[in-house]
Amino acid sequence: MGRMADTPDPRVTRSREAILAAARDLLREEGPSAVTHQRVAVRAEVGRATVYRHWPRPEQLLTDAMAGVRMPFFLDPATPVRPWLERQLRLLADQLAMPDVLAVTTALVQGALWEPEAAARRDQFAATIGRRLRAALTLAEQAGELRPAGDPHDAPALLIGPLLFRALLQPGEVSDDLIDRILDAAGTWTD
Amino acid sequence: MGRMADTPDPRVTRSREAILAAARDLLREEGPSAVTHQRVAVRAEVGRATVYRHWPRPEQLLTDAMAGVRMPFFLDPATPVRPWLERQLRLLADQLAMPDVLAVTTALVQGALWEPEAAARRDQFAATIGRRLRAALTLAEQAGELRPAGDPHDAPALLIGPLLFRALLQPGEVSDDLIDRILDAAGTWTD
DNA sequence: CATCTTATGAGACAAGTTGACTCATAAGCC
DNA sequence: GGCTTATGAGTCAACTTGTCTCATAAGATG
Repeated sequence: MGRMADTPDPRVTRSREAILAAARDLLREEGPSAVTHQRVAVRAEVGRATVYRHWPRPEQLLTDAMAGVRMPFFLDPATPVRPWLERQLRLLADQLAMPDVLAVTTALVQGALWEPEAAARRDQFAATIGRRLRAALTLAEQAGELRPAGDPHDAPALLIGPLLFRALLQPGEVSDDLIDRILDAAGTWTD
Repeated sequence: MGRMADTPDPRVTRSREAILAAARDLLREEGPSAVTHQRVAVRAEVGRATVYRHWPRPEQLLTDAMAGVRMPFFLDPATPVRPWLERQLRLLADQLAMPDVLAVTTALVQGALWEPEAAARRDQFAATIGRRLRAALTLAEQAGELRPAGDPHDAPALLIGPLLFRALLQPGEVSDDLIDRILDAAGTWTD
């Protein structure tokens, strides 16, 4: 019989990675509509049939390509929380200015409007970010740093929303002052 | 000779309006990629050649269809400014939840990443909104209602950003409390 | 009403894309 | 060295795109 199931064929992994890399490049450079079997195959220097073999449906390919762009936001909160949050928001602003993150974000938001699976991934993404953010704010509260204002459910919109606006509608430098004002919206910092 | 130049052929206007309406419907229901000559022609019950005649380039058709969705935000500020702004933000939140406004917004944001003309329209839209918003805040300041905080250039991001987040990433009810907290980020309201 | 102008719809057409298939080859495993 | 199988090249039908032609009829002009 053939190979063991747990040692993947190196030809397969080679093809898959080349295809995913090509799909990511095309998404970043020309948007979701450029991620077709044809163009990915040419870009990855791989037979068109090979792309069809691994990803029969184009959406799957796009989804997997998007999943390859990591977005590690608001992980591992540390005290004092406010400077940590400042760094995180700065990181988020910088990341949101990068072409690949921007491409994934808009593709996700766009797709979510018409494809239920994309909407599910968007919701999960928002939920994850929201969870982490609330964890950080809870930590700040427990450390006596912050007296939170209003519904914690609104925290992601208040803290991330302005940076989203700057990334999507008004590209440009995000000043330290803006980040300060964003943080002030989280509640009263007793410091 | 033929007709006067200033009285447009009713056949032309009829075709154009049917085509634009069909393009808007398709954009709202299935996204920008559905706005093709073929599909628009079928939907508008018009010959395919007619669509090509009026809009040789597909982007132009999409652009004109998007322009048909009005987005009259932050017009005609009134004192007292804070309640007026509350109403405006509520209106904006409601509008951003509507499928056609959402479709136009994401299409604009998406397109701006790869098409310079779309980027130009996005910048102009952001500039218009920003101008109106700053005018309202200036009015509030002159009326002694508000002591603005920080750079006025950041006001759109702080006030609109959270609602954009709620529209694009975290759909759901926007509470009055959230709108209050957003407005508090504009500065100190002396009232 | 008669006549001219011209926008329209139907259709033809080449070029390109999509998705599914076959098959010889060679890469990788034993 | 021999076996398995992923790959690339290619074929094929169905469809889409962009361009064109032409008969028709809607609308303007007298």
